[in-house]
Amino acid sequence: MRWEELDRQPCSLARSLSIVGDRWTLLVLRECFLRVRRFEEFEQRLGIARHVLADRLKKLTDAGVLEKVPYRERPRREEYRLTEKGLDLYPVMLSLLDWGDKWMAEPEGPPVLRRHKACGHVAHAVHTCSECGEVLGARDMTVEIGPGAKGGELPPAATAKGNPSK
Amino acid sequence: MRWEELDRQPCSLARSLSIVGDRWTLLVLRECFLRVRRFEEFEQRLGIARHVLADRLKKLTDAGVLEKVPYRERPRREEYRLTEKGLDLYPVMLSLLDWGDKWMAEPEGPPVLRRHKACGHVAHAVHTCSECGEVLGARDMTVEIGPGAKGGELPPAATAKGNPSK
DNA sequence: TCACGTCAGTTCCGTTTTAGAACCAATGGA
DNA sequence: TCCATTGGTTCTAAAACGGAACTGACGTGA
Repeated sequence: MRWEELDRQPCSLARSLSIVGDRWTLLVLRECFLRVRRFEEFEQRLGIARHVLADRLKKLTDAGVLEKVPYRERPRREEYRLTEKGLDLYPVMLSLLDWGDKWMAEPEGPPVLRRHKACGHVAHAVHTCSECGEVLGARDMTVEIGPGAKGGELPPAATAKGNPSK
Repeated sequence: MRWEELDRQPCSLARSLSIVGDRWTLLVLRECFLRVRRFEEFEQRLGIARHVLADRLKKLTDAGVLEKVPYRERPRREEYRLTEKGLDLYPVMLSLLDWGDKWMAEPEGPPVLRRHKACGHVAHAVHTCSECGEVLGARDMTVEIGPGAKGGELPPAATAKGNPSK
């Protein structure tokens, strides 16, 4: 499979990865969530090659994840800001952060703690069902064909074994 | 920054990405969650080059995300299964899936629906605070230095503006 | 006015990574 | 013996990446 075909696959994971599934994009977005907005600042903080950065920012802008907002005229300068679509990637960042905290940290603990403003506790994210509120684990959901399936069918492995809970 | 340095950065996101942050790994893991376990099956379903697949499976096994389990002796054959560490990536998959459903789907809707076994509803994941249970949005948490920080400090952008809520 | 600095890129070149295809090795079966 | 199955490895060419230099529009200070 070629990389350019990914955004046309009938799979939301593949389509998401067509935007954030490369080496640098999520690190660029991490900086965005930390309120970094300017080209130079991305470059200095990430140590990314400039043309790769230019390419990622353009792709993210084209995809509607970032938008260019002018912050000075003469000379015209623009900064990159998260759109609503971009802000919506927060759960993805949070999931990766929590997984890294749990499985990739030093013995002493994670390098950065996140504190929930509302309740004041150091916290991580728990995934719950949007309908009943229960915690969602790895085998708590089944898959079925959706309206955008385009005459496709579910991958055999998803159905062959009845997708049993583990 | 070189790619091999990523797993030593004092950032859980960077460390997570050192494992799942490339073009193919999350697609391989998608298949794992769909109970695909054999080399040939991964190859056929993904259309991935065989040596790239071999490389990714080895890296995931070395990282403890997958394990090789023998399923036949003479000739010895092994299949790849998710470990606990691997199963713990489910929230990451779910976040990407939900984001793709919301922002990348066709007008008709997403290609695949997920139904919560326990309550029977088609559902998506909601991120909630592990301590107080409230829903977590993009600007609901502050960051602070953690025990594994190694004398580092928070990135300036995270503190410079007091990390205000938006 | 003229050198210098800032910001946001673009261009060039050499190294890595990837895609696609062919090849290899252990074993079992006809 | 020849073929099929499974799980890879090796080869070549194309694409992506890292690092450094260059460009261009403008401001500043001497």
